[in-house]
Amino acid sequence: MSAKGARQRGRPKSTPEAEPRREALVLAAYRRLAEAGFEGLRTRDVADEVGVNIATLHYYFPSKEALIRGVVGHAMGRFRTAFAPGSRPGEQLAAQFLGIRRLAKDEPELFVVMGELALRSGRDKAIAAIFQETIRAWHDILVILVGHAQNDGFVNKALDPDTTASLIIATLSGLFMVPVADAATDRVDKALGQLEAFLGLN
Amino acid sequence: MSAKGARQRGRPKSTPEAEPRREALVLAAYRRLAEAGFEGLRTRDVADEVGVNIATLHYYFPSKEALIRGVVGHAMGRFRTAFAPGSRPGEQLAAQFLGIRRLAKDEPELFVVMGELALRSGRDKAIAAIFQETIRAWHDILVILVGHAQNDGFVNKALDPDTTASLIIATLSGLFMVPVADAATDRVDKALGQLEAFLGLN
Amino acid sequence: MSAKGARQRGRPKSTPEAEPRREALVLAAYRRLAEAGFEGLRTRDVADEVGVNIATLHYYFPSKEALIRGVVGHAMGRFRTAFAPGSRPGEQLAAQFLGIRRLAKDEPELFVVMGELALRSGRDKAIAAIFQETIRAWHDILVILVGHAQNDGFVNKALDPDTTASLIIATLSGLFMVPVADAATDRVDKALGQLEAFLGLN
Amino acid sequence: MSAKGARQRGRPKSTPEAEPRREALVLAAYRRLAEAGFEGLRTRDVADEVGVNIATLHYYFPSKEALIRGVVGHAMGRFRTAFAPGSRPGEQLAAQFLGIRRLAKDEPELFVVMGELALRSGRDKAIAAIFQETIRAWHDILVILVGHAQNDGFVNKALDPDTTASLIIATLSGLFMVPVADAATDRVDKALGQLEAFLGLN
DNA sequence: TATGAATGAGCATTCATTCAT
DNA sequence: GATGAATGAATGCTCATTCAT
Repeated sequence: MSAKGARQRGRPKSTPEAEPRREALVLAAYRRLAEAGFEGLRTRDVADEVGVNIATLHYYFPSKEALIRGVVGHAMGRFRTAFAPGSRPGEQLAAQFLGIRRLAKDEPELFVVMGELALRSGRDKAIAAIFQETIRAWHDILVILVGHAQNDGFVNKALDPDTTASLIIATLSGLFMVPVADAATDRVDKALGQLEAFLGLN
Repeated sequence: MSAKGARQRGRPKSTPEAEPRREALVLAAYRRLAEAGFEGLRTRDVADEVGVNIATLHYYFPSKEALIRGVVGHAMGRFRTAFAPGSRPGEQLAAQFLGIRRLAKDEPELFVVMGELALRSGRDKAIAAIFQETIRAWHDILVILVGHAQNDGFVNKALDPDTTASLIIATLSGLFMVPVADAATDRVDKALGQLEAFLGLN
Repeated sequence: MSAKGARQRGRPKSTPEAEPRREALVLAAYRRLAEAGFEGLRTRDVADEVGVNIATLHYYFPSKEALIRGVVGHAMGRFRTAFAPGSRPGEQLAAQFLGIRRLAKDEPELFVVMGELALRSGRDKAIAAIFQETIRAWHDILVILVGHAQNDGFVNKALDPDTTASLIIATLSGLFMVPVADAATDRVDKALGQLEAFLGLN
Repeated sequence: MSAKGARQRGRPKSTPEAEPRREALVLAAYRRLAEAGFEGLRTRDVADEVGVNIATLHYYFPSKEALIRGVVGHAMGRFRTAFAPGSRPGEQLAAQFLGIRRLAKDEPELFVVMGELALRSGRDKAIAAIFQETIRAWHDILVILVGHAQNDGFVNKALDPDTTASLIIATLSGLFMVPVADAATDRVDKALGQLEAFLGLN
C-alpha cells in the first residue's frame, strides 16, 4: 500500500480528535491571526508558538493557505457553537443574544478573526463561500427561533422572520466584529437591550 | 527662498487643494487598500498606480505608516460626508440612513477601507483614536437627530437617544462594513426598513 | 545472528540478483536523473517512485551521494553492454556502431544520464574516475576491433588504431550524448555513414 | 512618461555596451554555471561574486530563469565567435577547426556551459530552441566552407556538404562538450587530425 | 522634485537527513 | 526492515527604505 500517490504528507483523522500537533498549529495560527491580522501573520511565528521547526509546520500543512483553511474551519466551528448550543428545540431567541454576548466576552479573539475572514472574503472566493454558509446557517436558525418566539407570544407576529433575522445578524455583527464601532461595553449592552425591546423580548 | 522652499519636508496645506501628487498617492493607496487589504498593500503598487518612482513616494511620505495615516484621513473625511451632509439643522434621521446607503452604493470601497481600519485599530492606537473620534462624532449627530425626530413626533419619546444612536451605528456597521454578514441586497434593504420601522420612521 | 543479521548496513550481493528494493531504488533514481537531471533529482521523488518512505531509501543508501554512486554503476553497466556484447572475438567494428545506435534508440535515457555524469565528472573525482575507466575500456576494445578490421582488409592499414578509436568515441559521444548537437535522426544516420565510409566500412 | 507599465525594473540597452552591472551578473552566473553546473547554481553565489546584494540581482533580473536566459545569450554569443570569425568569405575550413580548438583552450568553461545547456535543452524548450538555432547557424556555415574547400580542391568533391557538416559538428561536440569522453589532450589533437585527414585537409 | 540603483531583513517553501518506534 | 515525524540549513524572491544625482 503506502502513500504512493505523490508526496502527500500528514492527513489522517479529519475529526478534531487526535492529530495534536496539527491542532496545535491551527490554534497557534488562529491566535496569531487574532493578534496580528492577515497582515502580520507569519508561519515562523506560528511554528515558534507551538515550539516546532518551520519545516514541521510544512509537514502538516503544505502551504500557508492550507494552514489558513485550517484556521477558517476552526473559527467557523467555534462561532457555530454560539448560535447552535445543542440545538435544543425550545431554545429561546434571547438565549441566542446571550450566547453571542458570552462568546464575545470569553473569546474576543474569535470576533477579530471573524472580522479578518469577512474582509478577506472579498478577495478569496473559498473563504467567502465558507463564511456565507455559516451566516446562512445562523440565519436559518434565527428564522426558526423568531417563529417560535412569535408562536409563544414573545415577539410581534407582524414581524417578518426572515427580515428580523437579517437585522439581528447585522446588529450583532456590527457590535462584535467591528468592535471599534461603539466601544464602551455598557453601550453594547444598551444597544442590545434596545434591539431586544424592539423585538418584544426583555 | 520662498516660503515654500523654506519648509523642509514639512507638509503644507492640509486641505485637499494643492499638493496634487500627495493627494494622488493617498488616493492610490486608498484604492489599493480597498482592493488588497493591509495584507497586500505594497508601496510600489501605489507608486506605480500614480506613475511615479517608489522613491518619489518616499519623498512625500517618509514611511509606509505615514502614507497610511494619509489614507486614514481621507477615508474618515469621506465617511463624515455621509452623516454630516452640510450640517443642516433640520436634517431628518431618515436622511442619515439614506446617506449611508447611497455612500455604500456609490463608494463601496470606502466601507472595505473602514473595515480594514476598524480591524487595524486593535493593533494601532493612533488609528483607533482617529476611528473612535469619527464614530463619536457620528454618534453625537445621531443623538441630536433622534432628539429632533422625537420632538417632531416621528420617533417614540420613550427611546433613549444615546442608546438608539448606538444601535443605529451597530446595525449600519454590520450591514456595510461586514458585507459578507448577510449579502443579498434586498435583505440589506429589508433589515434597514425594519430598523426604521422600529424607530417609528417609514 | 545469521550471516545476514551480522552485517550491519553493509551492502551484500553486488550482483543484480537479490536486494530487489535496492535495485528498484537505483533504477528509479536512474530514471529520475534522466528525466530531471542532477538539477531536479530529489530523493523523495525516487522514494515515491518506488513506493517507499524516504527513510527507507536512507536505510539502503546512507546518503544521496551513495544513491548516485549506485546509479553510476548501473549506467556504466548498461553502457558497457553496447560495446562488449559478449566479447565475441570475431566481432566486427561495424557491429559496434550498430550496438551504440540500437542502444540510443532503445534506451535514450542512458545517454542523457551519461551526459549528466560526464558533466559531473568535472566536479566529482569519483565519478570522473569511473567514467574514464569505462571510456578506457571502450577505447581498448575499439583499438582491437580496428586492428582486426585492418587485418581483415576492411580498414585502411595506414590508420593509427589508437587515434581512430578516439575519433570514433568522440563522434559517437557527440551524436548521442549531446543530442541537441544536430537533432534530425537522418542526419545522425548520414553522419555515422560518412564516418564508416571514411574508415572504409560500408 | 515614466515606467508606468507595472513594476518592470532594469531593461535598457539590450546591446552589450553599457549596463555594466547587468553584464557582470551574467558573467558571474556564467562562471558559476561552469563551475557548479545548474545543480549548484545559486543566485546568492552569483550576487556574492559580483559583490552585490541578492536583491540587486533581482533588480536586474526578475527571476533566476531570466538570469539564466542572460547566460544562454552570452554563451551562444561567445560560441558563435569561434565559427563566424568575421564571416570572411575566403575562410578556410581548417580555420574552423583551429577556432574551436583555440576557444576550447582559452575558454574551457564555455564548453562546460554549452554542455549544461545541451542537457537542459531536453527539459527546457526555450533553451532548446536557442541552442538548435546556434547549431543550425554553425551547420550552415560549415556547409558553405565545405563547398568552398571542395571548389578549391582541398576536399573530396564526392562528399555531401550537409552530411560532412553534421559529422564535423558531432565530432567537435563530442571532443569538447563531453571532455571526459577521451581526456588526454594529445588524443584530442590526433582525433582532430584524423578527421581533417579524412576530409582531405592538412 | 524626481529617480535609478541598491540593500537589510525577512518570507514561504524545500530538501537531505535523522531517529524513535 | 520500514516508517512517521521532525529539523537545520538553505533557496529564490519580496519589500520598505535609502541615497547620490
